[in-house]
Amino acid sequence: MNSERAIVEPKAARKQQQRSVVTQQKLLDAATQAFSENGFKGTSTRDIADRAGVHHPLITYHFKNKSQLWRAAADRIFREFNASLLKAMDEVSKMDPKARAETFIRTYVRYAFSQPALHKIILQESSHPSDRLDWLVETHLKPLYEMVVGQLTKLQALGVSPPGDPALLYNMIRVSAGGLLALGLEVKGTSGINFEEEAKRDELAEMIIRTFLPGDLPPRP
Amino acid sequence: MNSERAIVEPKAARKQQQRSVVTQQKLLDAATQAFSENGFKGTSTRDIADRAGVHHPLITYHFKNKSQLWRAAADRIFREFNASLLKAMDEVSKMDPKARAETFIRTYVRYAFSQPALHKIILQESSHPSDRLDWLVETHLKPLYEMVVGQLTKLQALGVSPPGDPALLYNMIRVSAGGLLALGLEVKGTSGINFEEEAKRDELAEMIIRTFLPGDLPPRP
DNA sequence: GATCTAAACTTCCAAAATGGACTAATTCAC
DNA sequence: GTGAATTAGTCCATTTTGGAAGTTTAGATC
Repeated sequence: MNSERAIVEPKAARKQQQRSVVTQQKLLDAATQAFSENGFKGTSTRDIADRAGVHHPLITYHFKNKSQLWRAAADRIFREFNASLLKAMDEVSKMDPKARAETFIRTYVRYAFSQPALHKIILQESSHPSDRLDWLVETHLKPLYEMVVGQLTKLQALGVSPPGDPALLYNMIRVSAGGLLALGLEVKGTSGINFEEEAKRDELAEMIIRTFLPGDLPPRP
Repeated sequence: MNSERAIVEPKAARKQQQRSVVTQQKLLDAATQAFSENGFKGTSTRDIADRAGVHHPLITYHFKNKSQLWRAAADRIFREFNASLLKAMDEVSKMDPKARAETFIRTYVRYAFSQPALHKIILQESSHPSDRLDWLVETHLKPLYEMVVGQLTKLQALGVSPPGDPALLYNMIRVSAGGLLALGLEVKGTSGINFEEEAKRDELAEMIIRTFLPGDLPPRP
């Protein structure tokens, strides 16, 4: 067995074809959409293939099975999200802590709206224990939390944010931003708020800032 | 036809049997649980019947079909929720607006924890348009919103709550309470917060109060 | 309390959907 | 051109679905 592998391996691996990349992207887009709407169990691979406009056995070919497709789709959207946040935070690294926090919140709101599937997937997967949730937490959610909670603690010490467990505060901010946008349909129906309007989203971001960062920075000594 | 009916109708309708009530309750409990975990599409009637420990054709017998069972389950849990809130608000009707709002928030948090399925169902159904979401909004969510938003506007006028669109504020409070508790699994994994501990839930309620009702009431003239 | 009958339940079935395997055809990189 | 990469087309074992048809249970009536 090993000797066979040794002979086969050195053969130059042929480069991935362009059309395969396109197919994979179409499948990832469709999967992200479908999983965010109906959850993992509620989504069939045929539905995903139909949305993507490809034959369903291609899912097996490109992603092995439904679970791996879910992971690939989630990984892509969460990677992009965390990268966007990191980039935005990097651009304001020289500013004071409160201004940085404001940028974080505005960026968070903006991305949460542009990729509603991301928070919908969190909501879907949090509904019961699963390997997917464990993976999501360890791979993407916890790192972001770790990155932010220290800053938040600092803001509390400066009297900008209300006192109390910073982890609670972080989660309240997070759901007020991403959660509300993910619930957009219900919020629209219940209270008439339409997050399709950019002004409403800006209003949300500013209200989050006003509510969770109400204090002013103390004067420099 | 009518004459036949006229003869048949007066025949005394036999009373519903006790065992049927039990079966229906078991099915409603199981359905609430299952739908909250896997959503409407992701839940099979057989899964519900298994959880309830009854044969699955009984779902057809008692509730006609999956949709009606969903509606019956949702209706029950949302009715109880709104009734609990109304009762709590009635008991403090003599108190001042801020104290009433605090009671509302504490009650909201307490119930949201005791019935996690309720908010999970909201999250599940908000993920895409459906008749179920429309019904939920019109029947249960909008009435509650209408009841509360006026009080909230008053609190803003009194300087207790931060200014801005009261509808936004209402939704932020709502997701900070019910949403966070529904996301309990994820919150626990990401930030270590355990809402199974009563102290943590109390802390959440108090932090919501501190954050969204930060001002004091103006002195009586 | 025996009997009758509607209510409640059980057993079964056929159509459809599901995740996935397997082979043949085609397209494209080399 | 050639052969690996990719796609198309079929197939299968399970699960899910709604419902038909028959059986048991318990309330009503006498």
